[in-house]
Amino acid sequence: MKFLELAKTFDELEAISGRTEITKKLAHLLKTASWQEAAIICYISLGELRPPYEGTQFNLAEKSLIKVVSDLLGYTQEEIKKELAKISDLGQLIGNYNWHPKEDLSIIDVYKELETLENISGGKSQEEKAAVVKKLLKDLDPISAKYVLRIILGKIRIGFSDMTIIDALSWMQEGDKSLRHKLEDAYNRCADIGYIAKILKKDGIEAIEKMGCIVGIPIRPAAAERLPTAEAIVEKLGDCIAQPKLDGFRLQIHVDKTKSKPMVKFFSRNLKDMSDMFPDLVDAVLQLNVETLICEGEAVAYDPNTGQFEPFQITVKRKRKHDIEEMAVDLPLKVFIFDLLYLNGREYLADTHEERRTKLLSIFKSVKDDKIQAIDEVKIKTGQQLLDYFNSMIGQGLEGVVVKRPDAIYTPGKRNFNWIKLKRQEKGHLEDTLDCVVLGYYYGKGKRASFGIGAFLVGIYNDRQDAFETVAKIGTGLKDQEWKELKKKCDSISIGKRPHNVECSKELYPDVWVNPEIVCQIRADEITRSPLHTADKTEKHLGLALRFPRIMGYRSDKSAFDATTAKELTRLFEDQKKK
DNA sequence: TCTGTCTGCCCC
DNA sequence: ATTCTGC
DNA sequence: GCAGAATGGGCAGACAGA
Repeated sequence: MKFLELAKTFDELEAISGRTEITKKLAHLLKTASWQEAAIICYISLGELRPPYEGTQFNLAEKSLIKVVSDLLGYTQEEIKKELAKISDLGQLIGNYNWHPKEDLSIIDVYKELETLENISGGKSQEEKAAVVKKLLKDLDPISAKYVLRIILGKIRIGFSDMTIIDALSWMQEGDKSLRHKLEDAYNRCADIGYIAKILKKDGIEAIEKMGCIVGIPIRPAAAERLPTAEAIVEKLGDCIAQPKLDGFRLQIHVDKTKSKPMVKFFSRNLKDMSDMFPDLVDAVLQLNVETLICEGEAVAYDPNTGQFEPFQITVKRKRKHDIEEMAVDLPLKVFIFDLLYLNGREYLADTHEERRTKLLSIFKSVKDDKIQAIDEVKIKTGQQLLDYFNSMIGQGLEGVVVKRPDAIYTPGKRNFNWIKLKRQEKGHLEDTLDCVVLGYYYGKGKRASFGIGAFLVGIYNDRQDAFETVAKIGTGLKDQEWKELKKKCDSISIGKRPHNVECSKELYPDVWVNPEIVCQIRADEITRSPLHTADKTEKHLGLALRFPRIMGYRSDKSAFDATTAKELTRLFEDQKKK
């Protein structure tokens, strides 16, 4: 199959909004393809070359590709950037130009070329990569070039993703969605969509039905919903159980002790292989009384002197490729196991939480090493009980609690109310927001590009410096219409350059500066020390920033100088440290 | 060797 | 991570 | 409610260039 045929189909798909219509068209494409081609189509539709746990990394993205595109089209980088501000992305941009393609490349040709691109590394590699991309784009026609660029950027953004591919595979085979559940079950157990497509095309649905969990291949993780209060959660679940929510990273742990050399693998929430990053956990995992095992837990770093859990900013330093052994000494990890998915050749996905919990505890009986332990769990009957438990967890410096339905099975790949998280806000109450001042805005991508705004910069007033200092960028919380309105408002008070009384790192300079006068309510989960933001920044310490910031509304009754002050923000930060 | 910039289906 | 939107 | 697509702070890694 020619790459152009694929690109043309993508172009058609991009224009369709109806899910069923997209699915049918995709099904037709997959039917036409060979099984090798179908697998490749699955991967590149997701902006990947392989399943997530094998990884795809070009180390080349927008900034570098702007150079390639400007070079190719014979414009300056400034001219390209100017046009980029108006339209959605580089792919779209290049697709609007015209040239005569030199080659008529197949899907497999392009795939091989992308693999080549991935494998270039070392000194001068950026130059080499640029040359390879330029040649590839030149050889291709504009429509194909558009999608090749989007693949390298990691997102093709044509309104479908993995679950639509699963649907399309059903349509491809049966002409309806009757195989959806079987295919989804297989995909949830083996997160390699290209492999699913290949097996279905080669061996049929019978082979798909036989697929189960494989130790060493990640299962798509279940996720928790969020509710604002303890009461709402108990109302929703009735009698339930609660576990501490630790602020580290989620690990899916795979163990196979039946091999001559025991295997231990760790996968991230996004199914990345992190197996080499935690050599200090391997021995602890091998103490578990199992032959084969897949379980899930949360890993958190702690201070070896005090035993205190470290904040996420510290824990995340353990996600690294170099100096692993040294960091394991300075920042030891503990991992708290909260679920069991597979044990000694048997799946536990369809067992209830209670049954999985019992089985999980049984494998911890003889484990001495507290580097790995089963997470605590308490029974909850009332909202008050849950609130008390939540408060005691917050008191211990944890992120909150996760509440679970005791009779629920494990639903891989799904976010639902079987699990509900209750998290600490910056002070613990819903009404808790900061009043911040809009300092400027940024152009957006995709749909936001058509609004002319994708995010905005906010700050607070520091009376000691008589200046506005930045505390967050906001990219979520407004409706489409509200984004348009904010842009209009900003344009009416825009100014050509940074006002003298705004302190801002260069990396955060907005595309359009505005006079500091719009006051908005910002909610966040936490205040952190920031290497970039300037709020409360002094020679002695870093500034402050907001974790997970979002806008809740405006404070038109307030002037910019009446907004939250640096002093107040510092106070909130200090209070938060005290619990 | 040091520093700044860009990148990451990154982690959250 | 949070949030919004079309289906 | 699902699936998808917008967007956040901040870390280490990979290079380029001084």
